[in-house]
Amino acid sequence: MDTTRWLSEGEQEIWRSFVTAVEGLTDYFDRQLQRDSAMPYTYYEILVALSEAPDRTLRMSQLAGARGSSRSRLSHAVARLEEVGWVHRRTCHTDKRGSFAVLTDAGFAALAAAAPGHVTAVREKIFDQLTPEQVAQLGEISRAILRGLCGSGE
Amino acid sequence: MDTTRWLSEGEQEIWRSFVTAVEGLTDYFDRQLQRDSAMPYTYYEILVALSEAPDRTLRMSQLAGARGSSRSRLSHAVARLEEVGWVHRRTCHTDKRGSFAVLTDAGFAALAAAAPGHVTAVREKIFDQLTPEQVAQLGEISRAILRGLCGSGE
DNA sequence: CTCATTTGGTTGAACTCTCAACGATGACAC
DNA sequence: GTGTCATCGTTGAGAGTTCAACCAAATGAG
Repeated sequence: MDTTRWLSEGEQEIWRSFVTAVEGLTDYFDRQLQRDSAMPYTYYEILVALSEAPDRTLRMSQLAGARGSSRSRLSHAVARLEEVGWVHRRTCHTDKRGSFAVLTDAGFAALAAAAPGHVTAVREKIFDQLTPEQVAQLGEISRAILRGLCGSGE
Repeated sequence: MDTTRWLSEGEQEIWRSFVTAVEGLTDYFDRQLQRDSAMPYTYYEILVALSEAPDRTLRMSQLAGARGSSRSRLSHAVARLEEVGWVHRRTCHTDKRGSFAVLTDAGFAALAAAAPGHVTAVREKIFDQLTPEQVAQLGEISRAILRGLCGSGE
């Protein structure tokens, strides 16, 4: 028997709007960064996380955990960022399994160059489109969803 | 000179919450579908679009356009779906450049099998987490963002 | 009719992500 | 110390996306 709680017409429409908006936004931001700064959004996030860390340095696991990224993904990404010279690895001496990712000066410069364009895109496509009340609502909604995600699955 | 309109503390926090929530949601839905129904979310969307079309048939370009997907992506995706037997191509006789994508019975069955799990995930992770007012707000916010995306870039 | 342009769709290479398997180190019990 | 187990991170293969290049059919101008 079917116990699925299907979506109502109205819920479906809201859901479709939400999905389309999110896909449009991520596409837009990803293309903007790739075009203007030759980096995908996920790499931008890694650089940001490192830039905010003490000594611009983080353990791989902290970097992965902080961004909800898998270890594997991060390992590949850092390998790539190391090739480009934006990050380099340093081994951890207190725990020889671990390694650190360190943001290089070139990496910091690349991030500084990319930030204005990205922030402008975010402001134009999100904050400029919403009333102050809607911005606050979006914050509340996001936090509520995050609570739901942390709780059970994921 | 720097004319970038940077984000305030509060805006940054809202923005980070939103990004984290969206990444968490898409990860969750994608994994759920992949695990339980062996298809990524984007393929699910293609099957849904076809299932709602007359004769379960759409031109490739309509399918791409309707879902904001690139022609190339769709072409690869349909090739994959054809391998699995969920979709097949039919050439268009009035315009010999074009081709149709048709949802097969197997494809419809796969979609029917996948839908309950996906809808349940959506309900649990979104609608169950929000008050009715927040759901309505999310709809308004999504529509506002969509207007902003269609207008200028993208 | 002919040639240039546009449109519909495909292809291949490069890139990123995921998953499962692995090597290596640390932690802990006995 | 030794064996077991958990943790840190890497690796390789498979899959999906993107971009640029491409072919073929339609369109439109002269």
